[in-house]
Parts: sequence; C-alpha cells; structure tokens
Amino acid sequence: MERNTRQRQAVLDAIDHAGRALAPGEILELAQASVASLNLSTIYRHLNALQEDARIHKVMLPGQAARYEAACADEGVDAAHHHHHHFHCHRCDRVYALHGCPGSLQELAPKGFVVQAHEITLRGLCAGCAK
Amino acid sequence: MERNTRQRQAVLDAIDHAGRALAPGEILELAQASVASLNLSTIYRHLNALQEDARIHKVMLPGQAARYEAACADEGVDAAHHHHHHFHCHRCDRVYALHGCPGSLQELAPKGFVVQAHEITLRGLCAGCAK
DNA sequence: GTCGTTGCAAAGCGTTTGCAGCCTA
DNA sequence: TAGGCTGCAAACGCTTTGCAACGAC
Repeated sequence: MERNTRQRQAVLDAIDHAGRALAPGEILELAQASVASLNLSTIYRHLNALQEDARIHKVMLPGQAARYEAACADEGVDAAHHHHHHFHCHRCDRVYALHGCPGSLQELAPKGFVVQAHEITLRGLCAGCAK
Repeated sequence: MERNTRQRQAVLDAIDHAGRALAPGEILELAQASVASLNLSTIYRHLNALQEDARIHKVMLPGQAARYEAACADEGVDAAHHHHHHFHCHRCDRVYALHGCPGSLQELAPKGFVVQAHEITLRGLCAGCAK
C-alpha cells in the first residue's frame, strides 16, 4: 500500500541517522538535502504513517513540540515499544534517549489510583554542553 | 500595580477551589459564573501574571495543553516551588498533584550529562474512574 | 482623571486537511 | 493507467497581542 518514494526515504534516512529525537523542522532541513522541494505537510504525513508502522516513535516532552526518533531495530511491528525515557539539554535544546527506568512508580500515586504508564523527563546539560 | 478586579478574583477563586490542575477553558467556565462577560484572553493574561507572582503554577504534561494549579500556601514569592509530580487520568482527563518523588534520577543519565531537574507523569485511572 | 484592565478581533505557532496535479508500481 | 503521493494553501487548536473602550484607585 505504501509506495517507496524519494520523500519517504529522505524522511526515514534523516531520522535513522540522527541518533536522537528530531523536530519536524529539523527533519525538513535534513531531508531537503535529498529532495529540495520537500514540504512540511509531506513530512507530517510520513511521520504519522511511519509511526503507525512502528518504524519511528513520537517523543512528547512537557511544554515542547513533538519530536521523532528511530524505533529500535529489535522492535517488531507488533512488539511493545522499548520502554525508555528522555533527557532534554536546555542549552542546545536537543533530546537524547535514556536507558534504564526506576520502575512502575505505583507508590507515588494515592490509594485507589491505578498507574498504567509513566513518563520521565530529565533536564540539564548534555555531555557536550556541560564542558 | 495590580488592580483587584472582579475578573482577577474570579480566575484566582476558580483555581484555588478546584483542588486539581485546570485547563484555561475550564477556568473560563467556572469564572464566568461570577463574571459572565469574561474572555479567554483575560484568563490567559491573569494566568501569566499570577504565575509570575507565584500564586499559581503552570502544569505542562507531555502532549497536553497547559493546565494551572494553585500554589501551596506555604510557598512564598521567592521560595522554591514545592517539588511534586502529576497524575493524568485518561478516562476523565483530569490531572492530580502527587506527593513524593523518587529522587534526583542522575543515575539514569549517561556519563557527562548534568541533571538539573526532572519531571514525572503518571498515567492511568484515578480513584473515581477505577471503580 | 489616570493608567492599568478588559473584550474583541487578528495574528502566531505547530499541526492537519482539501484539493488538483504528479508519479510509482 | 489507477490510485496513492505531493505541494500548496487554508484551517485547526491553543496562546498571544494590538487596540480602543472601560473602570479601579
């Protein structure tokens, strides 16, 4: 059903080679290197499609516009998402994936509340900016 | 400098009596009970002003529009914010404040990264919706 | 009476959608 | 050649802003 167009490949390449979560605007800039006419609408359409195919993840951080990162290679279409969290550097404004997780955090919720998921965002300086 | 208008009081009352974080639209509905002509622009202007005075807190959750909650009474203008996290019920779409915190979470970050802050969002069902 | 505050309308930003033409399979 | 894909422009939801009338002090 989905055609392998230059645009789709350019979007996928940008995300796969970034190594961190990218904003749609960053993806546009990177992908326009291969397809100069590329349009933001097309980016968004592919981002939504690739997300449904579990090829990429949408990363939402508090107070920030959405970013997109490559899905792990060992992650099948039906597999549960690889659970991880993110670090936001407030100096370079980049977002990095973190590994590890403190657990369910059910104990933070009041009695009677059912915790089904959690998200953690760390903020500070990345290794490059901390120097 | 700041005048004590009916509009300002209506916004403050709505937030102070809510017991949870409210969206600007919810505040509008509640506050229009006392000032029927109240406008969303006015709400936003007061929200920003009250936030600067540390009377309220802006609550940002991933992928959600901003909500606002009352600041703790023991919190002075200059005092550090009372550190806490939030729970989002995906059934009633309400946001509740949580008490407690697992700690700095510095250990989740890669070597060289400096963690200065963190935010945790729990999702699931609140006590009312879990029944 | 002054000057901050209000309501309205318009604009801003990130994101989505309608549409006509384009291009892949 | 059919039907999905593309680019453009318009629309969307949330938030901010310009402006003239209003109202608290």
